[in-house]
Amino acid sequence: MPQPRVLYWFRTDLRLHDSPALKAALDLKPEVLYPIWCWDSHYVYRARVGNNRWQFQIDCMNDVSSTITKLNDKSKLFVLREPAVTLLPKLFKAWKITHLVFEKDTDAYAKERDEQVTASAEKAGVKVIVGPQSRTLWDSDEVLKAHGGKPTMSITQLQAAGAKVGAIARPIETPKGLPGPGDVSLDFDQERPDGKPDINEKYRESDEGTYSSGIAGPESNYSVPTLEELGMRPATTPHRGGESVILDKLEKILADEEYTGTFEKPKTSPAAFEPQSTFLTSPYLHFGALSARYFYHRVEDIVEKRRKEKKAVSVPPTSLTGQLLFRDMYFVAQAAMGYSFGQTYNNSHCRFIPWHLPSKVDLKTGLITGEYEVDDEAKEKEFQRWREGKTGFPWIDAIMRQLKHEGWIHHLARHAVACFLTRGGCYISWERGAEVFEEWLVDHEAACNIGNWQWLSCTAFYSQFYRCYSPVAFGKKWDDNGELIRKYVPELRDMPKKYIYEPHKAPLQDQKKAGVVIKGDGSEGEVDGVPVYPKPMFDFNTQREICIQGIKNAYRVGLHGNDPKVLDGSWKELFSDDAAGPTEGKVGGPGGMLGFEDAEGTDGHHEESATPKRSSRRNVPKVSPEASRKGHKREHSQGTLDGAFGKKAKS
DNA sequence: CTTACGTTGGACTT
DNA sequence: AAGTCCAACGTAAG
Repeated sequence: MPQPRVLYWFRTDLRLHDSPALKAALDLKPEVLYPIWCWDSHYVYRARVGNNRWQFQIDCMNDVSSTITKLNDKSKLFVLREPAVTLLPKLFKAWKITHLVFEKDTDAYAKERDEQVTASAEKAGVKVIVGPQSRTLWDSDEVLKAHGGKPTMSITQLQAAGAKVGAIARPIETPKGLPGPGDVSLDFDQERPDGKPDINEKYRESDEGTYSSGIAGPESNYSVPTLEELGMRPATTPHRGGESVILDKLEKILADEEYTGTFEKPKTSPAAFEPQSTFLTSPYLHFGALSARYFYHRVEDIVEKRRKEKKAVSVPPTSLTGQLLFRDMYFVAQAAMGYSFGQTYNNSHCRFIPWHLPSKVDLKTGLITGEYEVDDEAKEKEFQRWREGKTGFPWIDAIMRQLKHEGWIHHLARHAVACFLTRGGCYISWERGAEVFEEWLVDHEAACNIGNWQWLSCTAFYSQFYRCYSPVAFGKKWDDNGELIRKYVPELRDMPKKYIYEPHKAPLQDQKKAGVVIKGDGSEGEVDGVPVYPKPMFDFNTQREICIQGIKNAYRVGLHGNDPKVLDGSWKELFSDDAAGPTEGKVGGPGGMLGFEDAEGTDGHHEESATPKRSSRRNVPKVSPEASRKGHKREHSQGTLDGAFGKKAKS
């Protein structure tokens, strides 16, 4: 019997340590092993991938490639510039492959791709071995099954379902050697995929870069691509990818047993930089440069040791391992819902809220198209100002600029800007924000990004919409002097501490002294050589009240993304004119113009305050009898829960 | 039915 | 630093 000729297909497992799929390949005792990475048309055309994340991935690929070469000097990571779906059937033949091995992936698009590839392999007589999913702690499909086929919507649900599945797998050994590849010449031409829809078109400088260098790259040696080759601008992120990078860093983290054992996420500062308050393991987890299970067990071993020594330890959900549990929770939810998890439309677990800038939907497929409806030009402008870090709220702008430039922001900083865009500020669809994060984050993980945006917008996972992040108070709590702002919004670098979070309140004299003018809407860079920083794009307290009333109303109406009324558009009938989407000037509820009048009233710079005074109309929806009854019932149980949402006592 | 709790709010008082 | 209130969500356990 001939020895196996194995194609090992690297995807989101760019590492050699703790890789059960790679072990499965090596267990075949192959005659040759081709470690490959190939283009993915979906990844290139239908997922937003900015230059920083590409660079991080390229780093990871280069690192894996050099590790492979260390284990076998004739081998490396062979990168082929054609999507797997068309490439692999031809490759099986050209390289006389007997086995295709890859790690399981539960991302919606990956499932689709892998089904196609598996079918074509079986047709070609190639045996497919799908290695255990190791991007997560448990196999997401198994947890889903243990949870009755329903998405895990809280961390306790995930823990309970995970416990039923069993213990989290211990890490396995790193291979000490690898078989070499055979002949790597090819006798077929490159096929370019149908590039539509290409939602990245506007982000690339040259559209041709992705495929123009031919199937084996510019030097015909299957090299790892460069950004230049991809037609992209150089990366600006200081964060560097690679398995060896993170394994070194991990040892430094773990060496501090007290830090590791007592880590509590809510106590880490979103404003810290150089160094950050957390260790940025997320991008390595995404690309598979770091195994989630390896990380988990290394941490858990330290926690166990400290327990035995009767030293303080932190526990989920705030501990380090708790952070990994949240990842699993989102993966299971995604595995349950597939594509619909990533959108409001047809999503059974996503509340329907009549956000501004809603996604356009392809009614044939039921999927969002990547485009959106501009229901209000003013809201589109707010969205663009949020995206570019020109909202006039320095805390928000600093975070958004850090995100754009470096591709990573602290988890709580993500909370701040996500709340601001959706339920606590602009009332713009969470799907718009998720797309920006998808493009810019180096650690973008579809399941986690989608889940967290739903969480922050109170459309799923979380519902306490009255707990709202202030763009001023929340930043001050962590960074009283505004160091993060001074770093990422340099035009405010010399603003006195007193005004750093609200520079529009600084008297002209102080602005002059600080070398900045506070005016306009962010369209001007400088005036007479003096940098300009914009005024706030709206009065936050007014806007906050509009959002809370709008969401309260939407909750009362009680639709989800898969409700027939959402699917056919008749949801509009359930929202009266002013409830359909609170626009500027409309304030619902008994609160009236809460907070509009500035209590301080001392600054003299309010003449252009974004929100004009208008008469407030009640935000009364047309409510179905059922929803009305439900709302009524709730009122009876009020008034007895003083302190119900006070902070949990911590030891 | 009631009560407790939920990854990480804000403003104010003591 | 800790406690209280604000206005009040869904879910699960009792």
